[in-house]
Amino acid sequence: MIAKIIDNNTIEVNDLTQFDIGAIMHSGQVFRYYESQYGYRLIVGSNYAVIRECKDKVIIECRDPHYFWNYFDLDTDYNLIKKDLHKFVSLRPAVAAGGGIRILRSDFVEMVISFIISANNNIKRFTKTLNGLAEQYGTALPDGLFSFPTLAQLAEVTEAGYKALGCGYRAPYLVKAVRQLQAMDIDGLSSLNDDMLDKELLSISGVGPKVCACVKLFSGNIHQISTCPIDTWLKKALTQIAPEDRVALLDHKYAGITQQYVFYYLQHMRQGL
DNA sequence: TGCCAGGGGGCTC
DNA sequence: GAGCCCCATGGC
Repeated sequence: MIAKIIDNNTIEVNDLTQFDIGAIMHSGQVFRYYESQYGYRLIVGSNYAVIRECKDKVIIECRDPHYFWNYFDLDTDYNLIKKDLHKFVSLRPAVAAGGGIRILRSDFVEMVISFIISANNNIKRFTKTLNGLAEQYGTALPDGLFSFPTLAQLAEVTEAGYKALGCGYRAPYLVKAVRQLQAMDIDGLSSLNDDMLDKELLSISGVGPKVCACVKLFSGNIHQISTCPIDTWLKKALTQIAPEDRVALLDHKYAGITQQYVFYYLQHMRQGL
C-alpha cells in the first residue's frame, strides 16, 4: 500500500521509495506551489493542499483527499515501472536518484495555458506570470492563495492583460487559445485516438509539438505516460548518460517517466551530487 | 526557407 | 560585469 486516506482531510503516504515530494515538486510538471520550512502549499485548479514530510511518511492535508489521491496517481505502483526500466543499465543511476517522482494528473486547461506561457521561457519568469494570472483573475482561496483561473475567468483576460503579466509576444496566442478551448469538447479528448488527439491539441494557438507532449503527459484526463516531451536539453541529456539506449528509451511505453528521472538526475549531478 | 518577437538565466571571457 | 546564446511557437 503506497498510501491511505485516514480521514476527510488527510492522505498519509507510507511508501517513500516511490513518493519523493521534493523531487515531484521540482520535476517541471507543477509550478504553483510555495515551499517553506513547514512543507509545501500546492494549488491545482481550485484545489489546495498542504504537504508535510514527517519522518518516514508524507502527510497531505486538503479538503478533498480523493482529488489529490488521483492527482498524485496513488493507484499506480511506480516500483513496478522502475523494475521494468531496470533492463536499461545506463538508466539505473537516474532511476535510483529520481525514483520518487510520479507523473501527476493535473488539470487540462491549466496545463495548456501554463505550457504555452512556458514556451521559450525560464521557470522563474513564467511561474511569476502564472501566479500573477491567478491573483488577478482567479478566485481567492484560504491562506492568501488564488485558484488558477477557470476558462470563463480566462476569457476576460485581454492581450494587454497578458502582456502586463510578462507574457510578451505569447499574449495574442493566449487570447486565441482560450477561445479555442471554450469551443473544444474537452471531456471528449480522452476517447480520441492518438492522431486525432494530436491534431486537436496542435490546432490550439501557441501549441506546438513540445507543448502538446507536455499536455498529453501531465493532464489527468489524458495521462499518456508513453509520451516524452523532447527538447534540445533532453536530447543532450540522453546522449550524455544513455547514448546506446537513447532510441529505445524515447520509444518506450514509459518514455514520459524516464524523461522525468533523467531530468531530475542531471539537475542533481549539476549541483554536485 | 530563415528570421523575428519579451526577457531572464547561464555561460564565457 | 559585459556580451553572448538559448528557449518553442507562429507569422511573415
